[in-house]
Amino acid sequence: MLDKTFAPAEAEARLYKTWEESGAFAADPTSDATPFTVMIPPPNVTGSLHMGHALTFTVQDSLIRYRRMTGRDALWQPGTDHAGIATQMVVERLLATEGKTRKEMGREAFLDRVWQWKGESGGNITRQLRRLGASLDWPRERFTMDAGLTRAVRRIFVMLHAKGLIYRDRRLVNWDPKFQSAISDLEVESKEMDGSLWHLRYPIAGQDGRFITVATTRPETLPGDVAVAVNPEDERYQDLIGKFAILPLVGRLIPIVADEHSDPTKGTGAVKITPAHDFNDFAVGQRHSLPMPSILDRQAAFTLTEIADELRAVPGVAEPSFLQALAGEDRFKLRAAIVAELERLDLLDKVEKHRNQVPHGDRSGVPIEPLLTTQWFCDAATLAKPAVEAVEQGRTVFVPKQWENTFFAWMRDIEPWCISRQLWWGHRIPAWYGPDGVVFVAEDEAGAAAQALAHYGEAQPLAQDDDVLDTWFSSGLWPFSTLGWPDQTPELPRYYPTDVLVTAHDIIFFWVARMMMMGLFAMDDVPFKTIYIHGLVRDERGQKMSKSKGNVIDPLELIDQYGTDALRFTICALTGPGRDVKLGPAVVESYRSFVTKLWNAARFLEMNEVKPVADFDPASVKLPLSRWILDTANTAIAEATTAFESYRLDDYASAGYRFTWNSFCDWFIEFAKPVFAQGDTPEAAEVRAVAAHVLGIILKLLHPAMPYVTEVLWGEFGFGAEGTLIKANWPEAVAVPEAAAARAELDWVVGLITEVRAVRSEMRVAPSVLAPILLKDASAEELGRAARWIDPIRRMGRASEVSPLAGEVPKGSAQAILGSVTIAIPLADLIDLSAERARLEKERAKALDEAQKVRSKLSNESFVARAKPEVVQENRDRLAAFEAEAARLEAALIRLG
RNA sequence: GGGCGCAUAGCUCAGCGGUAGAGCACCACCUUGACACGGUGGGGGUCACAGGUUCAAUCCCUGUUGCGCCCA
Repeated sequence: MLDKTFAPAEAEARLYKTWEESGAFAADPTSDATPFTVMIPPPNVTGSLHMGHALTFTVQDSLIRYRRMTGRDALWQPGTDHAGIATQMVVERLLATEGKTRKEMGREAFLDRVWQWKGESGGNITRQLRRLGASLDWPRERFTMDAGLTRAVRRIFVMLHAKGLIYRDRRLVNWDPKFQSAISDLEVESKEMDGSLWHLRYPIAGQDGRFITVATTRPETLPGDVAVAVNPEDERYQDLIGKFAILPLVGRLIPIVADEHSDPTKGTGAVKITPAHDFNDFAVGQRHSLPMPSILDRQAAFTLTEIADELRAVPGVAEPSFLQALAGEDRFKLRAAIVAELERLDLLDKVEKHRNQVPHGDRSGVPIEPLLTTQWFCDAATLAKPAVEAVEQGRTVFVPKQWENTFFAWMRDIEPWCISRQLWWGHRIPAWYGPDGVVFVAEDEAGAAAQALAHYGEAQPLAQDDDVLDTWFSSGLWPFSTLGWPDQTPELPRYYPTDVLVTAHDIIFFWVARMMMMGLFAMDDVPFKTIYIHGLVRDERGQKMSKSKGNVIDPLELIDQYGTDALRFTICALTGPGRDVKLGPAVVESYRSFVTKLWNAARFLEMNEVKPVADFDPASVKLPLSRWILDTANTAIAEATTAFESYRLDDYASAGYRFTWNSFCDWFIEFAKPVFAQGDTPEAAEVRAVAAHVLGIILKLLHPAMPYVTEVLWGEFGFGAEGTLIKANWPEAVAVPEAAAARAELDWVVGLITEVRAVRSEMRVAPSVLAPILLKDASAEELGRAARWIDPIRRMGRASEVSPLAGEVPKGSAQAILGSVTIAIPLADLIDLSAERARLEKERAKALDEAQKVRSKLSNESFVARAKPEVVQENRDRLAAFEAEAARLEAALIRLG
C-alpha cells in the first residue's frame, strides 16, 4: 500500500543506488542499438552544483532518459576539467592557511598537493550530480588530467605544431598580475569605471615654449612612450607631423606620427603611444616600426630595465633620478608619482573626469595589464574555418538557429589563441629547449631528446618549457579524448560524432568553438550534430544570480525541500527556447503539487485494485470511457514525443501535465469511480485494466522529467521491478477502435457536466443541494448518452435525476444551452429569478455579439470571394451556432417570464 | 557604435494569418468516495506604439519607444 504522501529523500537515495548498481546508466558498445551520445560539458573540478548546473544537467538527463527509453544505446559521458587557475587558487589558499606558499614547496610537491586535494574534494560536484538524478555512465568518468587525456593533449599539440598551427610568438597578451599568467580574451571582462583623462604637455623639440598636449587614461605608462600620434587629417597638428617631442621625465625624443588610430574628436586629438602596454598602441607601433620597451614587469611593477640607457636630464622636463627612485613601485603608486611630478613641472595641463572601460581578470578581479611576452599561440583562424563551414553546411545545427550568428561572429573574427599559462597545475607544454634555446616539440622527453641528438649531433641537456596549457585546450578534445583517442577504441567510431551538446549561450565561445575546432582537426568530423542552447538561470525577478547580490538559490536546498522530481519538472516546464529561466522556491513548490497529484491518483487507483494486466490489449477495449482515455493518451504521447524531438522541454512538460491532471485525474478517474464501485463486473475489470495501462503510459511519459516518483510507482504497481522503468520502452500510440465516437460522447458528457456546474455555481446553489437535470430538445443519441452516464452526471453535476423534458420548462428553472439541447434545472425556491435573468441576458448578449462579428465578416464580399473555402464555411457554421444559441437563450428568457 | 533577443491577463510565460491560452496569484463556493500540495465556478487582455502588406494582422514587413544580453 502506498504511503499517504511521497517521501522523496528516502526514495531518491534508494533508487539512485539501484539504478547505478544495476548498470542502468551504462552505455553498451557491443549492442546493436543505435547510439545516442551526449558529452557532459565537464564542470570545473573545483565546482559545486549551482542552479545553472541544475538546469543544464536536468535538460541533458531528460534527453538521455528519453532516448534510452526509445531504445537507443545512450552514452552520457561524465567527468570534470582540471580548471588550471581556479584549482591552483584553491590549493594555494589552502596552503596559505598552513603558512606555506607554492614557491617554497616547489613544483613537484605542489602538484602532489593538488592531486591530494583533488582526491579529497574534487568529487564534490559529481556527488551532487547524483542528487539531481543524473544518469551518467560513471565508470567512464574522465578527468582532463588523466593519463589518457594527457596523452591526447600531447599528441594534438605535436600534430598542430607540425602543421605550423601552434607556434611561439612575442606579442601583447592579457596579463593577470595577480596570477602572473597570461589569460585568454574570454577570461577578461570590461568594467566601466570612474577614471580620469589626464592632459599632459610634451615639449616640442627645438621649439622652446611649444607643447603638444596628449590626453591619456594611463599616465603611468609614460616612460614607455615611443611616439605621439595625431590623425593625418587633423589640421591642428599638420606642421608637427615628423617633428619630435621630448618625453617628459625620460628626456628621450619621440616622433610625432600621423596615424588613423588617433581620433581628432576625442581628448586633444593627440595620443601617446606605448606599444608594450596597450593593444591599439601595439598596432600603431607595428605600423610605424617603433621600438616597444616594457616598463612594467610581471607583477605590474615599474621596471627601468629596458629604458635605463635612455634617461636623460632635460632641465625643467626630465631628471633621471626621479624615475630611478620609482623602480619596483606598483602601477598604481607609479601613476600617482608621475602625475604629481608632471604637475610640479607644470606639464599637467588639466584632469577631466572620465568613464572608461577597464579590463579585469574575471577570476582575479584585478585590472589586466597588456604585457609583451613570448607565449605559445594556436592559429585559431585556420582551425575556425572548417568549423564555420560545418555549421554553414548544416553538419552541425544550432537549436535555436539564431545562435549560429553568435558563433559565426566570433569564429570569423577570431584572434590567435594564446594557449600557454604561467601556472603549475595543468598540462605542461611538451616542448624542450636545448642549451642555445632551440625548441624541440615532442610527445615526451625521449622524443625531444632524439630530435636534439639529430640536431646537435650529440646529446645535450634539455629543459622542458615551464608553462602549462590553457584548460580549454584539453577541454576542446573532450568529445574524442574521453573515448580513448588517439587509440582506435571501439567507442571512438561508435559514439563520435556525438548527437547533441547541451549548454547555455555564454559557453558558445568556450565549449562550442574549441570543441568544433579540435574535433574537426583531429577527427575530421564535427564533435556534435546538434548544439542545443538553453537559457540562463535567473532569480524570480529576472536578476542574474550572484553571490554579491545574495540572490543565489542552492539547488540542493530546493531538492531537500521539495524533492528532485519537483525541481526537475519545474526546470523542464520553464525551459523555453531562447528564454532565460526565472526560478525561485515558489514555482518549484507549485510543481511539487503535480508530483503529489500523481502520487494521490496512483494511491486511489491502488485502493481500487487497479493493477497491470499482463496480456492487456488496448485495441480490444469496448467502453467509450476506455476508448476515450486511450485516444487522449495517444495524443499526449505524440505531443511529448514531438516536443522531445524538437528540444521543447516546456511543451513536453506541459503535455504530460495536462494529460495527467486535466484528462486522467479530472475526468477519467472521476468517471471511473462509479464503475469501480460496481465491484467485479466486466466493465469494472476493463476500466481497471485501462486505468493501469494508462497509468503505465503516464509513468513512462513523465519519467524523463520526474524519474523518482514514476519509478517508485512503477515498482509499487508491479509494472516491473523497482528500478526498471528507466529501461522501459517509450510509449507508442496504438489504434483505438471508434475513437471519434468515443470522443464525441465523452465531450458531450463533459460539456453537460460543465454547463450544469457553471449554472449552479453562478446561481449560488450549494453543492449539498441536489436538483434534477432536465434535457429539452435532446436527440435520442443525446438521451442515450445521458442515460449511460447517469452516475457520473449525478455525482459531478449534483443531480437528483437526469431525464428528458417533454413538456414545458418548469417555472423557476435555471437554464443553459448545450448545442441544440436546453438544460433546465428546476430550482423554484432556490434561485433568484432576477439573477437568473441577468445571467441569461449576459449569455445572450455574448452570443449575439459573436454572431454579429461573424456576420459582418461574412457580409464582406472580398472575404467570401478570397478566403479559403473551408474558412468561409467554418464561419458560416459558427454564425449558425451563435444564432441558434442566442435564439435558445431568448426562448429561455421568455420562459422565465 | 555593431549584433541578437524580448515587449500578450496582476506575475511568469505559451501561442499564431481567421475563435486570445496555461500556470501561479485573485474572488466565491465546497471537508462530494485519492488529493486543501485538493475540487468547482468566476473576474481579468486596444496582444508596447505608428505605418504598411492582406479579404483578414497579436502573428508577416518597416519604423518608433522601452528593456535585456553579447561584441567593440
